[in-house]
Amino acid sequence: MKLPGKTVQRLSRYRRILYKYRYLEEPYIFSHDLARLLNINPVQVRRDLMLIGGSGNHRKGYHVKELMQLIGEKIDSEKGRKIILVGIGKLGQAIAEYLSDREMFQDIIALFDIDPVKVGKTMYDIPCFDIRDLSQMIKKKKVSIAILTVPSDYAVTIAELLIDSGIEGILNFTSVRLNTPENVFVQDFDIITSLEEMSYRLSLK
Amino acid sequence: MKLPGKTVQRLSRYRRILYKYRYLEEPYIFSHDLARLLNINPVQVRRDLMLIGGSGNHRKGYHVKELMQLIGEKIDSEKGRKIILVGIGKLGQAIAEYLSDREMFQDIIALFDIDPVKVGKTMYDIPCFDIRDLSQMIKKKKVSIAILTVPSDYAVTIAELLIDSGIEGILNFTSVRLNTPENVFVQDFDIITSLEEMSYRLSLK
DNA sequence: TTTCATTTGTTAATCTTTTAACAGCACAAA
DNA sequence: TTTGTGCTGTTAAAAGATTAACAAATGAAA
Repeated sequence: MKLPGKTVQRLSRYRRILYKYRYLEEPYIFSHDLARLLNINPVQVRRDLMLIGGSGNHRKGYHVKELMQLIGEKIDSEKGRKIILVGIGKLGQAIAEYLSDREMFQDIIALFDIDPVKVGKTMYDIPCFDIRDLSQMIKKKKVSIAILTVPSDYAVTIAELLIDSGIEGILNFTSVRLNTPENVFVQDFDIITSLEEMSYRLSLK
Repeated sequence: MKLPGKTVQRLSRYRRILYKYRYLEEPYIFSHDLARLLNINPVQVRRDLMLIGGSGNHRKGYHVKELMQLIGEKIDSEKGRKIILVGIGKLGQAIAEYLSDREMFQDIIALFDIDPVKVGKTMYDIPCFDIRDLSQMIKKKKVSIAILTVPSDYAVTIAELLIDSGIEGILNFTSVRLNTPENVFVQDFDIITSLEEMSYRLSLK
């Protein structure tokens, strides 16, 4: 049963909130608490939870741990997907640090760069390899997701390399739009567009 | 006339493509070219352009410069909005560099940090100030958008400071969800959720 | 000229997402 | 016990976004 994309996004966020609450004395949480913490509508929370077959107590709310468990069953893949990060400039480092820091749901297994100073080192507890080993690693370790943080000039070339090597999804932090086959998912992080959209929305007020 | 949010996002992206094409010999472009470059449907392009009253030639397509001009009229605010970047760690630096590099549509006027080594310097052509001057600057210069890249522990405090000082929109790169009043827009860049959503989509295949 | 292939512009249909509405349950307090 | 409050679970309605369908226009080629 396929969940709506927006619902999956929110489930991911619910889980992170629940995670913080997991050792609180009161093991229950109300839909309106989750809603308030995410600035959304409580009905939406209940609807999302209904879609994954969650159920709460009419007087106490939802059981925190039960709910975390259930969300995991619905949105996690059985054997966690492997992730690599390509391009360890400032942005890549920031992301590597952020992702290695937290108790994670997903696993970064390698960093890639061309800089010989970085290659061979371990940064933020993740080993860094030469980009020439990229293709082999993807195939051998069955890596499914790549986070792309190389300079714009390299974006297309590296993306093609990733795709040819069998990557299934790319989180694209470059300013270049990638042309990918249908079976490769791309998610763009586009700061310019975000700024322009926000600017537009502000001018409507 | 209010444009759909998704349309505004795409208009922003059309414009950046048109910008690259602006000096080409052939000053026209087809809807299916724009579509291909963005991995979307040509009908969608034409529909978006229809919404802003754009018109093309049935045989040659849309005039590149005319279209850029038109998009600007529809989505830019008259006097470009002022932007600041708060928190100049690795992520903040990466964004500052990225935004100062390109010929911009939006203007970053200042960086803010607490590190005395950074304060007073000019980084990527943008002056860096002490975070204690944040509130005053927002009020005095009528800053409308802040890009928030401080460490998670400071996110809530700094966000409150921004809001109290009258900021209208926040691009939130921290892992913390901000609770903001209705009239302050927040746009989250949530890498964990993006990874989890992508993982889910891949498992559907 | 006339025909033809191609593209725009627009309306309608479909699909997705959000919000409203409300019945029914659970516990607390009277 | 009974009443009342405040929550859940679900269906229905509304809003938002994408895609399909097709008439009308253009200019190139026959």
